[in-house]
Amino acid sequence: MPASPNPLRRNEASRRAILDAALQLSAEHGYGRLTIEAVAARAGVSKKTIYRWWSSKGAVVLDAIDDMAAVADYPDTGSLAADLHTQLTAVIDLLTSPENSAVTGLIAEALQDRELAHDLRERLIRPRITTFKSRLRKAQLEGQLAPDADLDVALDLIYGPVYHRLVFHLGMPDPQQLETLIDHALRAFDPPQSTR
Amino acid sequence: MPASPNPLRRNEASRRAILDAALQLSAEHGYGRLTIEAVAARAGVSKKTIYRWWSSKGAVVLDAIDDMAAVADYPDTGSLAADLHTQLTAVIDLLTSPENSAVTGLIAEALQDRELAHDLRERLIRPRITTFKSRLRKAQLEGQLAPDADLDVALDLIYGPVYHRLVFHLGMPDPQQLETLIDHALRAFDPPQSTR
Amino acid sequence: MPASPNPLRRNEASRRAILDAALQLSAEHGYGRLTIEAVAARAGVSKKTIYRWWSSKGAVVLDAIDDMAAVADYPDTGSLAADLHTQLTAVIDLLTSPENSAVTGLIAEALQDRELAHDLRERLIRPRITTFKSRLRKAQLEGQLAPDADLDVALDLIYGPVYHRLVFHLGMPDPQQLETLIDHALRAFDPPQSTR
Amino acid sequence: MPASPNPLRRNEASRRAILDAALQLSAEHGYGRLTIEAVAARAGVSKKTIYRWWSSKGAVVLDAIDDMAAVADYPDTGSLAADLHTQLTAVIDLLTSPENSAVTGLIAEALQDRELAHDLRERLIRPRITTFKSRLRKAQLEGQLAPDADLDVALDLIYGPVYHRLVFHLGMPDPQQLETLIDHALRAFDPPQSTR
DNA sequence: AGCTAACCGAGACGGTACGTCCGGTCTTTGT
DNA sequence: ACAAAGACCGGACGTACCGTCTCGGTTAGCT
Repeated sequence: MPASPNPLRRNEASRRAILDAALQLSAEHGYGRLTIEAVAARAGVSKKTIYRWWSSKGAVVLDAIDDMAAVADYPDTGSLAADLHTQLTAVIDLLTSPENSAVTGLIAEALQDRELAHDLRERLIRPRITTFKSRLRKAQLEGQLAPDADLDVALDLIYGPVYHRLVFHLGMPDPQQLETLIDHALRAFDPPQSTR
Repeated sequence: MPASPNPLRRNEASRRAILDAALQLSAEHGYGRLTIEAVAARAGVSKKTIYRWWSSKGAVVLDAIDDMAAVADYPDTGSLAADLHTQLTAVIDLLTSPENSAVTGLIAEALQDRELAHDLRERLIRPRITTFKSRLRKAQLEGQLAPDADLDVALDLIYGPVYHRLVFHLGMPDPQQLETLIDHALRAFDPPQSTR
Repeated sequence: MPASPNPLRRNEASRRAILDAALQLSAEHGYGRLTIEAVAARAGVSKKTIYRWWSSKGAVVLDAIDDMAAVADYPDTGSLAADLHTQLTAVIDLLTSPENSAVTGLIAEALQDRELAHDLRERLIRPRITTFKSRLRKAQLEGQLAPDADLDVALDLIYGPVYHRLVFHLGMPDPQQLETLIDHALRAFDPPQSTR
Repeated sequence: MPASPNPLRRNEASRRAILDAALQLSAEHGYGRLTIEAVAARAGVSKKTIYRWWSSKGAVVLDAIDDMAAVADYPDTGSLAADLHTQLTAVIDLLTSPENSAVTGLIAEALQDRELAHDLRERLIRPRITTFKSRLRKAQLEGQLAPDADLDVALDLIYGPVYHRLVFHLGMPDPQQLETLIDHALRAFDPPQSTR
């Protein structure tokens, strides 16, 4: 998220050192205790250099995460439920492991910073929503999901629970509970049986 | 979340002034810009007095919100879907209105602070989950929900979407979308029609 | 040169530590390399505490010097010329010794800072001019100086040379030269002999 | 004060632009607020170019002043006292006018920088001392000054007062006071009348 | 006339210190 | 006796300049 200076003259070594330092320090002491000061020191870089290219510590961490975590293809073993289970497990691990406090830290910060929120959504989340929907569309073609299922609703029902639990610290579902959740979420797209 | 001093000798007027100031300032400048310093000044209170009774700005704001928002009974008009719609709309308003930035601020802070997270869950959230489940149980008795429906799953499916959208700034559902969501969530508890 | 806070509540230990640190550091590294940052560190004091009571590093050093160097009586052995020699030698030592770089540093800074210049004049210089003039007045009573001699002119002629040499780094007079200078300066007040 | 690069290939336009910018900015904002950064920007020149040819901001300003103020002949109307008055008035104007803050700034900086002090003395001051002494020697030949008068002492007595007053901000002499000062200074070289 | 070394503009960089803000603790003072 | 008022240490903030360092692009003077 560069601001104004000439990106062509940017020092790639400094950029890498900054992003690496940000992730390391976040893992070591937690996102909350991360400071620009410490990142600069660890990276052997002037604070000015950080402020030249990023507008806040959140922006640095977002870049660092984005840089690290290339968008992976959605798992596809043929079984939609199994693939959702696999992928949700990965997400839960990411949100839960202490060394990835950067991710929840970023989520927390974005809740209070519109600009950061925008970048978080567009750069990290949107692409992953896209691959998720592609996987669902394939499932529709294969008859594992109703052809008229609203994929946005599916997104809400399948991923919503994880973030609801995250936000209120209700504990993440164990594999068994996760299977139950997925099962219910998918059943929501079965044709209605009766009026309610 | 008092710490140690004798609560009997506590000055109620100061307590009220502090909680009021915290909410006012949060509404005026946003939770992120809220400082203990400013609360003390606005409340006409020494910083010491704040630190005597609370451990962090999050704790103050939690108290303030708790104090303000008594646990309301879950709406009950007889129609489960309609009541869910009503209550979810209230939640969305709360999470969305700028003057209630204290709530999302608290959520954000709790993501990074285990102790605050614990208090947030136990004091604000748990009681509301309880009333929600009571309402569902009544619906089961009335036949609006399968008697064997797992109420924890219902909680996840019904409230999850809101927080998923909050966390990634995906936009809150409009009333129409909300109705669709509730409809799908409830359908997840219909008896299965076929093997999947 | 306090700004606004309540001087009654001032911490004397901090004040002393700051002034001592300023003089020490000035002697060690030179006034030019003196920083508020280093003074705070050496004094074990928050930078805020320094800025609370002083407006600039010059103001701190002025206080430190003022605190250290009480106004001494002008030497008085009965011989005006000898006493001037004694006192001028002391001034030259002060302006010359490396460990007193604080004094010339202050002079330099005052050349660029009107407020500091004002304080330097009123607090350090003016009182010493007063004692100097008193000594001259005594010499007048004793017949060592013409009774109608203009004491401001005498001040200029006697002290001027030192500062002229200081400012342009022309080298301070050795004791012999100093005697010659004083002799000439005093002779300027002899009654005129002839028209010029 | 060139350092090492080949002076033959030097860009005269850049040199002029830098010196002009230095004087302009010094006049506009004061020597103290002058920065190499700003000079480079105003002159449309790279900072590197400045550092290539000068060692400090003081060196730049010294060059600028030297460039501007060619050494003028000492005034010579036949009356020594009148000529001294004329020339001292010019010096006082130079040291007093706000737009010439560069001069006092340079003096201030030289008080803290031996190398700059050396250059200031040798390039600006020494030549002017030389012309001053020449004027005095002529006065000696004409019988306006004792033939055995020590010209260094005369320099001290005549110019000293101005710098004493500059350094301690005692106010410059008005024309009347200046005449008195010169009169006394010259009288110091009259033959002694009596033992003192 | 062409080559090449240098100077040049631009400006990113590692640093140092700035002056400010706020967190939490401790002290003084008035009521 | 209690708090209010607020001074205090500490530490991070974001900024300003420092002086150094590439970059390409002129430009000058020697082949």
